[in-house]
Amino acid sequence: MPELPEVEMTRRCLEPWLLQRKIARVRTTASSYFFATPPEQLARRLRGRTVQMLSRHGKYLVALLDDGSRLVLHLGMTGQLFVEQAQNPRLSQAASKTASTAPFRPDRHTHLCVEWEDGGPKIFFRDVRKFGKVRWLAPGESDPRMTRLGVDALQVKASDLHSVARVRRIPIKSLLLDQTVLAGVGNIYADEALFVARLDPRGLACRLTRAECARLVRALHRVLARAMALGGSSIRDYVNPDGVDGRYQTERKVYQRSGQPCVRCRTSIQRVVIAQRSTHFCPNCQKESESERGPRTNLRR
DNA sequence: ACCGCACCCTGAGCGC
DNA sequence: TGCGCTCAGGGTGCGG
Repeated sequence: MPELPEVEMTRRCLEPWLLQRKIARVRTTASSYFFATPPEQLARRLRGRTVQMLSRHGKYLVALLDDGSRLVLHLGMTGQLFVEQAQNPRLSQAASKTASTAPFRPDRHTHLCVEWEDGGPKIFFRDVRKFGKVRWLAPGESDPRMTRLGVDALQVKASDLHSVARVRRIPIKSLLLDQTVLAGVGNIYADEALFVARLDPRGLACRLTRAECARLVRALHRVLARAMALGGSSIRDYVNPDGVDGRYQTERKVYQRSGQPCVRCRTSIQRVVIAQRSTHFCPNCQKESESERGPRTNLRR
């Protein structure tokens, strides 16, 4: 599932293929949940436009067009955005074993195809489960979901996190996944960051001390930076727009490792469900917040 | 304020 | 081999 590192990698890979090129034609599949803007309207609005910038806000990608309108893309869980001439994206586990070098042909899951006037490599948006979204915004129009996004996970400071956390009586894991608090963090990196910060995902956000928030932010930055350096994680369907698998999954310490030994203490990694999401942690080295263990007894020196 | 659940969707993995 | 079932999972919206 694409989270901040995967979306940012996608942005960096894709941008050079988009900039200053005029859209000749947009092909889509039939109207569906995927199209927040109906496909016919989308095709009409995009024809003749030029992309001036591709930016990222949390897990959203935004293409700024020459008439001031914008194309908003969200990869959802299984979305793949890639260029035609790239190596073939992995279409499925089965396909990857056989036809991984064959040129890509749009299939029934390829919901968007952008063709350019200069005849350059096409851009494809493929999404098996259609949890992704594509929306066109008129100049000045805004998307309420994007407006409500919290501070980007790469930019967040310990003080930001602490001021939000202290008033929320929810598990820390839930707080990290809340896009209105922190934009870009998803299930994988939330679990990994909590492991690095040695914090129990079930602990209440309001119990986090300043020091713990600082530790968590450091862990988050470290984990996200490392993931980007390795080209993201290819846990399920992610491949970057050049068709290359990310390699971060080989560095996972807890995510989808339940039952396996903790890399620090060999305790069996546990899986619980928090906020309807599977959560993986080490019950031994991820401790609840200091302030949750009652008043400090440092009067006794 | 917070929780639980339904919904969107398809493929993987299971038991038979 | 193949059928039918269940489940996963990000984001959102709703009712409690």
